[in-house]
Amino acid sequence: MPELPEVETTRRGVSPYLVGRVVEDLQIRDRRLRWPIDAGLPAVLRNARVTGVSRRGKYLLVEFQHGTLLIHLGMSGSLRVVERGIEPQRHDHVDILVRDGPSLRFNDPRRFGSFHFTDDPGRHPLLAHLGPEPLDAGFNAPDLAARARGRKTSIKTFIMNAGVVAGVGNIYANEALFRAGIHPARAAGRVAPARLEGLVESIREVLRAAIECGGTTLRDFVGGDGRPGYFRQSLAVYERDGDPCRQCGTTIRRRVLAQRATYYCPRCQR
DNA sequence: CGAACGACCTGCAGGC
DNA sequence: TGCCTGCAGGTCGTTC
Repeated sequence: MPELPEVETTRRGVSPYLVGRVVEDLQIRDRRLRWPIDAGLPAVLRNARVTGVSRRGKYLLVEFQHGTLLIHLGMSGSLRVVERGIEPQRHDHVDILVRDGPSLRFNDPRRFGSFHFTDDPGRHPLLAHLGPEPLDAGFNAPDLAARARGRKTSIKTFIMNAGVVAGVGNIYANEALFRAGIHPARAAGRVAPARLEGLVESIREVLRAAIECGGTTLRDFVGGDGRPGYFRQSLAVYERDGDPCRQCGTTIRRRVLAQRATYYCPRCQR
């Protein structure tokens, strides 16, 4: 469900309920996520004050003075603000109980999400090898070109590789390639430098626009405030196979690349 | 090193 | 109505 814009929307939604507050307890109803939640985690967080909430790629970082809680939402996870005493529903696996305030509730039907605590997030194995943040200056065409050189993998698979750039998932990879006019199956090493420049800009644009809309709600995504995202209506190609391209009218196609659904306009994208 | 692919898990839509 | 198949926003680990 969540790519960078959805995680960022979640971050913005939950921040006001966490920053400066004290975690009273962590209630774990089901620890069987992608990796089992460490049984010692509640004790580590109890009575700790949140100093900030940030994001790295698709990871949410809840910062404390003694370390950082890394939360990943996987494919179907969400973190929402709920008043104390609201009965947990199906798949509500974790509650972060906050002193004198509403709780944060983690729901994840597919259980691909994760919770980790680390005192050195920069060196944590899940974060250490992430590529640059797409909205930061560290993400740029020259570096991207250097990494793409000689790579035979498709440009789409390439930009979905978190080690290349962090946080670009299936929806926004498709959308950015459409904006950049690049065929998703083109070998990464065969995209001209000038077009990589355009791709960097397209990725930035599409992510920024999606964040402004509060993310994309496909099935059930809602931000921390419980509101859906409205970027869906702006999607140019994602899940639009069979429909006319908004730019040229050609029928949008779907194919599979690296086991992921891929959508493109065969005329606008080369 | 890169590339391909299976694995993890649940819910839902669509076909019969 | 029920059963079966395929598909879904991610990404790690294994194998070649």
